[in-house]
Amino acid sequence: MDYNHRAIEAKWQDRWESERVFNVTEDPDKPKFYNVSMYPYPSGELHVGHVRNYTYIDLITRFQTMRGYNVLPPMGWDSFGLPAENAAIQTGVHPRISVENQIGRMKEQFRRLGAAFDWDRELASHDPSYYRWDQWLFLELYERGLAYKKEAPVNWCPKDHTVLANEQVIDGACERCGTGVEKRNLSQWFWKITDYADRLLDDLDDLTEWPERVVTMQKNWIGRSEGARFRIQVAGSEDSFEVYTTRPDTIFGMTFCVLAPEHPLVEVLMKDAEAEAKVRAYVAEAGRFSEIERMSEGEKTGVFTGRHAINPANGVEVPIYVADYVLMGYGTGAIMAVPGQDDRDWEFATKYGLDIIRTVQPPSDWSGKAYLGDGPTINSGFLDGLDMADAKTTIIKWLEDEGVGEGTIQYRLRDWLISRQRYWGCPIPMIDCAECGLVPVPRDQLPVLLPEVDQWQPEGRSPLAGVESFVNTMCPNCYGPAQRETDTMDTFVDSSWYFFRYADPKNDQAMFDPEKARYWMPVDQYVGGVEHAILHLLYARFVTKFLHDIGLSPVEEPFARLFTQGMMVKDGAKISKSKGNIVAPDPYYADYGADAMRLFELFVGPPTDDAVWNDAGVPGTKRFLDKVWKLGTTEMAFGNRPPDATDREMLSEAHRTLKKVTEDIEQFHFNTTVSSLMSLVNLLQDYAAGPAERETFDKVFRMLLLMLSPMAPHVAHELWELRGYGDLLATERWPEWDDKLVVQQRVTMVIQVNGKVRDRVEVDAGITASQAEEAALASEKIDAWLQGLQVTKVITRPPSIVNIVAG
RNA sequence: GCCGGAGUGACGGAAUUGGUAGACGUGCAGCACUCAAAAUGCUGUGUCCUCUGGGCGUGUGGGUUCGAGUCCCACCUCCGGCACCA
Repeated sequence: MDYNHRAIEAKWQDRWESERVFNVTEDPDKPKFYNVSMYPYPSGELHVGHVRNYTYIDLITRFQTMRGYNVLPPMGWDSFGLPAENAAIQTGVHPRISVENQIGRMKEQFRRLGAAFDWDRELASHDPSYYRWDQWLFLELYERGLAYKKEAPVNWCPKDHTVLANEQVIDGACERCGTGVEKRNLSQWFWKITDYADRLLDDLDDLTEWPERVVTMQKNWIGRSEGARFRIQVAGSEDSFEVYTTRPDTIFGMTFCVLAPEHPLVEVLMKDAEAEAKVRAYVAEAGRFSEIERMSEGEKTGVFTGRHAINPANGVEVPIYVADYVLMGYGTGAIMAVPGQDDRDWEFATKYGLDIIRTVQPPSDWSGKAYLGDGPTINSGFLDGLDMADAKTTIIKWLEDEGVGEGTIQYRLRDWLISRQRYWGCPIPMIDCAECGLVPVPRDQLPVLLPEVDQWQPEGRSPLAGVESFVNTMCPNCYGPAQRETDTMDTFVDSSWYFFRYADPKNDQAMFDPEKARYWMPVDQYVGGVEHAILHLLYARFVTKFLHDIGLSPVEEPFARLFTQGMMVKDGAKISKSKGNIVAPDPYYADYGADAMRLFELFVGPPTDDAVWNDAGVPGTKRFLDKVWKLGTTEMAFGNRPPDATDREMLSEAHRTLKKVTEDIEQFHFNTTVSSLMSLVNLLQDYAAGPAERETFDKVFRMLLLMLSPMAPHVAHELWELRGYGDLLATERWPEWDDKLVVQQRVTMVIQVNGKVRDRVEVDAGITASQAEEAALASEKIDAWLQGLQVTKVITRPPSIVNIVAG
């Protein structure tokens, strides 16, 4: 008989809530477990992809609670930013209203999932009591020189009408809408994450509980490279420019230099030069290209400036080119070109007929083109004969002695551009005064409230710039008239520290109490999508390090253990609102119940992998739960007899399952956890059909419910109560397995002849090697296979296998 | 191009990290119950053959080993990340 999931699920959701089972406070006597899932943006459409994520988190919460930890499972809302604003633009409803409605809807969906969250600690980033501390953080950074405003070529999305961070440009297109990104020169706020580049890189080695691939992605993103910087003199002038190279050892092979089109020296060099018109045209052309076109590796183009540079190593004069394959944003925006040892320089030199000098001896079978490998240095004066490493250290020392350059480390990471020309975000707490310049808003005037407006559509400048009551203010310094900064902050600012706020969500005196953070931090388990491997996780690490440096955070790394789950896929695409292939959980809650839904999400495949949504899945796991229900509620005729070997085997099976389930949960192998329980139930069903013994059945069923509790909590609770095992399953202790029972007494041993399975026999688990061999040779089937053969060797691995080698 | 990860039945996926390949589930087929269907239960389900038995089988080709899905070498395909970063 099927159980009434609607009534049961509602009943237990009420009880967990009214008895505040998952609301926690700091308890120094209990070990803590801080369990956080990446807070969602309130789209209003919780779908089966989200449900997968929150089922995992909920399973951990319930499991660790049963293991005796003081578990904090908070939940909040990433409610500022483009997704929420774009949704609001579509519907015409104010973002605040729509976001708050959607939060209500999603909370209800979480409730119906049976998700255990400590709702007392709920937070939302659009709440002034939250974003006030974004502003406070901004001021702390500003005062330490880590927030600065500067005019820079920035990524501009023409569709979303906003600037994007480097991290938000994917293949030259806007991360959100896919529109090609343009370059614009704008005055913008940056956070100086590059000051932390070395620490962000080095500390990755300590994150042993992070997926290796996320660590690798962050390493690549930070992109540390070692090389040298040195100054190059322009021939016949006082001007000079600096270049960066990872191959200073090839300096004698420099046959030309290249400046990026945006390099400030270009303007100086071409003044009154013969080539001025040509160079000017080229620079203008390069500026018109979008990021996509600029980055696509087409044929290289460039133009000779008519000027020459002097190689500091040997005084040779080489031509200076302007070419857009050199990027202003990396290194110094200028390079020494060594076509003999660099593919790009080779291509350029070949096209424009420039000299090529090899400074590293290629192998004899080298077919041509640039040689990037190691080898003895040639054509290089005092470096000749040295290998690459020695040549590098020698030339760097020489550059330093001569005072023209130095060994240096270069990062690919750029400073974090946080300004956004959008309405729905946290206002930047700065004031521009004609007399005093940029003045921070005094802390006692925080928060700078986001004004309520009717026009929030983006139009190229921040919508706030049109709100006079907001813009016009008084300078806190000289009390003269002044204007507020009208850009808002990147949403990733909000999400870079919210996990600290959960520890102390209502504090109106400070961002959070360091003592509370000391208890809860670091996050013991962080769960989210791999799409945040770079953006969010890097920013959160940066901000945590900063908060540590100013004495607020007890830790330098926020997330001790990270789990990145795969996406839920349907019709070949990630399930998402923008793809229009949303599968909502509600019909499944209604028809099969949250427990069946949860179980399918766990069972669908390895949590790290993408999983394909399958409509037949939830009915399947419901079938399993009905089986458990039937087993737990049907009156059975127990045999009136003492326990025997069959009962021992049943109990032994349960303990083996317990061991496997416990270990699988710890390792996030949830799919096999579910299949183990299914196997146990199948066996228990067979057992119950035979002359079952009451006490054994009860022991096993109790264990089954305890194990099922974190996965399908509602039905497990109901059966727990019905069978009179106790009151509230959620706070019961996770059982311990008995090692004596885990061991099997009788096992099947495989007998092979020349590596092929020829027979199987039942043997005692404690069998010795010689007994195993004896048993194998005693088999009639084996005897038949050995007819006419000479046994040369017998390999025994008791009690699992015996392999007889014969020829 | 560079750096990761993965290729196992009709499908999702298991396999003490070198020891029974295909657990568990879905689907499919047959049987039972039913007037019938659904639901439920039972049985079967990698492939081929001369079928109480046996051959072959984990992307391809080689290798190591008593024994390879698992280790080594070469290759193919797919997915993810980075990429004119000097």
